[in-house]
Amino acid sequence: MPPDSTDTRRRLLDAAFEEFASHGLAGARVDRIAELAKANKRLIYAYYGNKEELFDTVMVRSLVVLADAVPFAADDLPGYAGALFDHMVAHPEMVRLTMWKLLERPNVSAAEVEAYRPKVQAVADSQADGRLDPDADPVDVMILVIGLVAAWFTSSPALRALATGERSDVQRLAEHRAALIRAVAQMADNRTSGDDSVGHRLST
Amino acid sequence: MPPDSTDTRRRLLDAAFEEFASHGLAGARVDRIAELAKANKRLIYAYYGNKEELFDTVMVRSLVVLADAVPFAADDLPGYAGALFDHMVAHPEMVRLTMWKLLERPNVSAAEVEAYRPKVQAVADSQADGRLDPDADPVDVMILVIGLVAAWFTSSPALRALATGERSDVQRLAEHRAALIRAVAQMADNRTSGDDSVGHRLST
DNA sequence: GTACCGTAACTAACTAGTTATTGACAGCGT
DNA sequence: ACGCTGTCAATAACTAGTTAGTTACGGTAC
Repeated sequence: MPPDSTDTRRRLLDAAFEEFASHGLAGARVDRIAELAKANKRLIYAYYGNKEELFDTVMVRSLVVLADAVPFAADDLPGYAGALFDHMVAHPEMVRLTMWKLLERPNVSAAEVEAYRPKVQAVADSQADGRLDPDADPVDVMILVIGLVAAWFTSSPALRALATGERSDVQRLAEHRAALIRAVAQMADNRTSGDDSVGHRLST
Repeated sequence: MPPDSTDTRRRLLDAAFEEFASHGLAGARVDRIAELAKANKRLIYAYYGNKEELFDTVMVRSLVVLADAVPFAADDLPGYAGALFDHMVAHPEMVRLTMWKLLERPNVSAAEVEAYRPKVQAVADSQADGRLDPDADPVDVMILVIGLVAAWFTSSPALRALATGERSDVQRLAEHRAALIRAVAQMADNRTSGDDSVGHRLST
């Protein structure tokens, strides 16, 4: 059997994931990645080209893992929101990585667009079938739902620190999760949006 | 009168704001800041100590500007959301700066906590008066509203690229704004949340 | 069996260029 | 004489990427 490099490759990707999630693209150190992976720095360039390409590779893998772990459900956006939130809680590094990418590598890869397309289409179908509020562009629905799910992680620690009462972190998280799911339900359910009785100005 | 350095100080802050918003703390270059400010690099250290303290100073000023520009209104969360969204659209660098801070300097300053406290209290008051859905912790209400407002900016460019139809960027933005405000209204209005008829599981 | 060879996996040490930070010093108003 | 504003040039530490190898190992001719 010829020598096998797959394990070294995986170790490098794992280490890069940690390093990039912690420090971002500019802040990450190639030497630290190699050290953490217990591999030689040269191999990073042999297998992944350079630091940026390594980042892209890590990013793609992270999105694949996410897609496998949290199936999209346009018919049950609250359920989807809950599952996505749980995944984010379990993998906060993934959330950080996504934010780093948004700031440091805001390129639009065709693969990512195609990954979103069926989800947007599913939302559009649900709207057409009357299962979902049809007023908003399906893309906006997606953006807002994901924004709600991510709100906990994108919010200021200073704001989170103001939580009233004395609850454990798990209780706190569970309570936020419930509020989040309620918000998604109210937003998505077309029973609450069909009438225009909501007493707020909707523009300007 | 001794020579006045206030103008140089302001130029340095402005330049630092741009540089930090573009590249973050680790990616920012002190030389570029000095060059953009048309000031000597040494003055950064004379006036602001070092790179990190300069970042903190820029951050504080940015939050003050935001607080002055967008007054909080617990009674009219949809209106507040719209105003906050408009400010973010007008100042996307501020949004980026906030994200950088979250990733690179997630320290909780007492000043920031105190800035949030009256807002949270105002939400709690509105809940007590029955003007707002009292089910959720006021902190969660704040987190979710801000998360909704920021959703446009934190969403993946790949997802935004999928917008249906052919509209100009301003039309696109206005439509998202409307959907956002509708979402905040549905979430905040206690008329829609009092009954538990929403047909979704709310936990696990 | 074994000496040889090609190739894939891996390594140590280096280079060339940046980077934040500082030391030494000059002008100027009081 | 002194404090504030500002300049210039150094420096010590780092960093991405590279050069020039060595080691491990299966196949192959003999």
